[in-house]
Amino acid sequence: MPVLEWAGPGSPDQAHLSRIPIAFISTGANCANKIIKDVVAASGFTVGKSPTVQKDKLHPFNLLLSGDACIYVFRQTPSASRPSAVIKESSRLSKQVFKRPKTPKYTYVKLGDLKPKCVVNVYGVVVFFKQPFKSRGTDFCSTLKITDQSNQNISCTIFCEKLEDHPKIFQNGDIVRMHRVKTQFYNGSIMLVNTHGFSVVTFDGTVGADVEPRTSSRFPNLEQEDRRTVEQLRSWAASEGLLPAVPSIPLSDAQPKAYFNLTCQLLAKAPVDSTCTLLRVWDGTRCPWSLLNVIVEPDVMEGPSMFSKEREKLIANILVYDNHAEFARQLKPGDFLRIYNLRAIPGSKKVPGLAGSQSAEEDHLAFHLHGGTAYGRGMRVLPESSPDVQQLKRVIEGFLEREDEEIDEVNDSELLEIACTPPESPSVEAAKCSAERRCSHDVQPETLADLKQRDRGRVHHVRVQLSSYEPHRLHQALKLYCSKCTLMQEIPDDEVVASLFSEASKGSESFSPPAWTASGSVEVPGDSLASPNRTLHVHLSSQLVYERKSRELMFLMGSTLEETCRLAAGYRHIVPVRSRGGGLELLDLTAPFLFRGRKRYYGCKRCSQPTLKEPNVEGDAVMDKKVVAEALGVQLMQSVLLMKLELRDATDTLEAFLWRDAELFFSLSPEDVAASQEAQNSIRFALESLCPPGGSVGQRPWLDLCLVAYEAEDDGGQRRTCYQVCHSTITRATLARSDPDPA
DNA sequence: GGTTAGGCTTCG
Repeated sequence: MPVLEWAGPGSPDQAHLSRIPIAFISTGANCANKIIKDVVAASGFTVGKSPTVQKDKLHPFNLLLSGDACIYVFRQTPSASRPSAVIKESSRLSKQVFKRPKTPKYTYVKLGDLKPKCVVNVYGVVVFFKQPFKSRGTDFCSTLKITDQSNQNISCTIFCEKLEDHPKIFQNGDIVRMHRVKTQFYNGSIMLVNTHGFSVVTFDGTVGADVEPRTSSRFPNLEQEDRRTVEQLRSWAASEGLLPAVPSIPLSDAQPKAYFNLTCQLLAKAPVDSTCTLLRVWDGTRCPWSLLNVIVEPDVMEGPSMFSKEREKLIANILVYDNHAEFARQLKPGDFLRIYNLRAIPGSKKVPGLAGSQSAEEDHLAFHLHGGTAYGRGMRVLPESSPDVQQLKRVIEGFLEREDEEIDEVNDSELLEIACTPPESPSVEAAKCSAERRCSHDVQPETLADLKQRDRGRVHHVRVQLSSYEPHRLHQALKLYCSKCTLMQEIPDDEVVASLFSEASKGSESFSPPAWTASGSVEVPGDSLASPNRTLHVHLSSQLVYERKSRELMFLMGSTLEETCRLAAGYRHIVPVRSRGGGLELLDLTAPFLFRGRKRYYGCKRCSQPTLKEPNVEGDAVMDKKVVAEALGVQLMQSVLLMKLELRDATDTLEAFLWRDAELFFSLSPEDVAASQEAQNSIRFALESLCPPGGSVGQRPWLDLCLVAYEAEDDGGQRRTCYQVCHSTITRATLARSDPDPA
């Protein structure tokens, strides 16, 4: 029975809860003696009719424990208004409340000893599995087969409505621990199906690996005994050769006609038709076969619609069909994936969707994830913590570093004004990029000379080349913009932000957290053996904890910038706070006030009036950056891209800004650009295509642009006409090139 | 109170 200690005076509506009896039906659940004097809140319980109401005349309802339930203890301490006392009390209490019984709660039946029609707990090594798939009923269904030292292979079928309640199996050899499965006979052998109160925990099957539970339960019950069992199963499985030598095959080893598992990162995706989705993935290795070329409209592509030439050589286009296309909808670029039973098809002739008429070259390899779940066909997102993802990231980072060096070399040579046009400049290839208008203005194109002489309107259409752009370093083009007061400022660099964090964590004044928060702590793993784990103070919204959404929002104290970024992977929204004047407050607004994944959000110093209020997420309202900003009195600043383009045609040159429609122009949001190296590379690549360094004028593509003219004051206070590129977007003839030149 | 699936490639 998980019990979370709760400090602080706030409490949810207790009126009816306090009178409903709680039935502890979980084995060994025995904490009633510890909480009897406190007010408790229960979550994750099922409300059921009391079968004994006629006899005992007590409350007509019971709370029944099912699966991952929590009891929250509200310690009504008289010193609650005195902050330092609360903290002391809570640390003493947490030791007390988290204490577990010494004897193991669960007994496990060996797979050779299963009897029909029993509810049991079992351990097993996975020898076959399917990722959860939608059944014809209400649930997702997982199919797996497990074995143990008794050498019985037992099929298991798990039905759960929620994906997170299913076993998190990454590969054969993984070890599962299942509680409350029932045995039944099917086709002459015994099998297992989940039943009420079912829970499952999965472990890596590698001998010597950490015994890290994979589970959606926040408090998996893990005893020393469990570790022993896992380790015994691991070494037994190793001796039986049950763990595959490699979890998956890299793209460099993909063989025509073969089915294989692939561990990769999703870079971009696009729907192709109603039954097919394109996934653009890479794993840092290069497939020796030329890869299938798939053409998709840039505006349906989620993620960058183009990559550098070097990167394109490593990207595989995977077509996923039917049920997998449906699953692919929830994937996001950047996700790490394992794709099971992927098929490499040689010489595929036809490509669906837009490219239906395009015939692929003979020696191409196409990757297909066919419909259905035969042979475990499917895919899943792997967590960043998984060793296979860590390995993948090392390979990918190696490539990105080399790519960065190459791009820097190009830029440096340009800075030195070395005019060189090598006979095989990569820019010739890249010149497939162009730009076109997406506006509906009824305006005839005009020359730049005409436009300057006869400035007759606000909107102009021009056909021009890009002769230069500023700034060349993309991070200098990224700004923060306040739409309320139109303040535009630089994004502070990490050193500045890091020093604000370290400043804020100095000294620990006593303080009382707001009444609506629940206080606790979070452990931040150290990034090496030398830096140990650190425990940091956090404050959560009681309401969210009560609704079991505690990962939605966290107010974090005393962290470094780096720790905050690391924690941001596990929490939806992190707001760094500091203690000051007896209370909590936000950090200086030069620092991001909110971390969300890899994204950071800043507040306008002029327009914000920071306070610490509870975000309002009642009912179905979804917590997002706006809700958080509003609660904190912060005027959210937008990320924007601001560039100055020099345009030319045969008649004249013209300076134009790219700002308001920069997102449309690059098909990338500035917010994504700020958070993603890939998006930055994609923009860099696009600009170099439009304006090749060292390239001649003749190589530069012609761009159809829409320009909007407006009056603005320059630095000297003079009013003058400015131009902005609007309603225009970069296009590219082919997105995924096929490479006829295998390495 | 209780369905669904019950491995076993391949349309694209």
